[in-house]
Amino acid sequence: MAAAKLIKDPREQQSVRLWLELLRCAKTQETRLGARLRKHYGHSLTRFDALSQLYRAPDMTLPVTALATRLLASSSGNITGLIDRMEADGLVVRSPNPDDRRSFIVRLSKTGTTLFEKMAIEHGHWVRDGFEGLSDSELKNLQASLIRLRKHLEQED
Amino acid sequence: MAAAKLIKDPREQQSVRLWLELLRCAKTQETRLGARLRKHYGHSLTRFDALSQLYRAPDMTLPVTALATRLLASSSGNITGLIDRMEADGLVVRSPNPDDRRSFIVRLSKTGTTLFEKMAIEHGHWVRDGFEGLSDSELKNLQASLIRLRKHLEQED
DNA sequence: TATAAATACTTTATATATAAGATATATGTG
DNA sequence: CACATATATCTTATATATAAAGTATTTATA
Repeated sequence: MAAAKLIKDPREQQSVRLWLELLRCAKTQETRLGARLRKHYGHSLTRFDALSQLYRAPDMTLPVTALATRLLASSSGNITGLIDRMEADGLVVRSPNPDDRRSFIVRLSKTGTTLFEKMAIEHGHWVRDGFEGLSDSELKNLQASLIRLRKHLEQED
Repeated sequence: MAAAKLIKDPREQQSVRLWLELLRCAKTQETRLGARLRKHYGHSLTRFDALSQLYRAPDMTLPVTALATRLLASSSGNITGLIDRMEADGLVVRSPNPDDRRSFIVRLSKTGTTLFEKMAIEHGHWVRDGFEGLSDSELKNLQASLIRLRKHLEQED
């Protein structure tokens, strides 16, 4: 016999169902994009995320902490190791910050920049394909709801 | 000087913005729920997910492979280790499948069941709180769009 | 200036994710 | 039955996530 429902309140049930749906969408898309990046370029979504944050930063440089807090696809866990490996692959360069001797600055290398530009264009196609089932206006409505959701989530805690 | 936009097509730009928003929402909520589960119960979201999948399964049992494919919060990476640690903590029991000697069946223990029931109720409150900013009808619209999105994503590849 | 507190990064340990391959068993076909 | 192939799980290696503690430096304040 299956277990009885633990949650009685309809609003709460609806919220949980929505959350699971949101999570499923995000995971599916993440897996899909991650697999393609790995297959086509041999790099993880985490690295693509890091390259992306650096690319849009002024002078393509960020202090380690700033990079860590901006990472989306990944979390900032073991940022040191991530940068170590990316540096070993020639994607980024780490140098001391002359203004603050506690701090290190990470810069996108020429190699990293060229690689990211190629990856980003194809990544854009893949993302667009993923949303193909939705109309332009549905995309906008969806985004508007998600923005409100995120703002509420962020103002919590 | 900041880099020029790599993506020109408006639909594609919109898609990428939406995807980043979706990812941000999912990550924020995941981090929030994971931190609370860890703080209140000392278990990860991955474990909660596994307990949840087992709880809703017939007889609260699943073959290892079936459990692995149903995991949402996590992926099936190192499912063996996950089950090992949960078994060591007394949450689940692993026993051979009499119908197939290649197969092992994972069952929620009494301890695991009791724990999950407590966790699930509180988890429901937390999830509901996260969506507090949205109206009932907005919840429904959002879910409808996400279901269509997921179906499109899943039918791809 | 002296010192407490905060900050930036690293280190360590453990948990989890991903991929490749090993082993045992099951299944389908001849 | 013999064999090829598929399946279920485990093992190993590496990448990434999370948490706690350590070191060097900066900042705030007495």
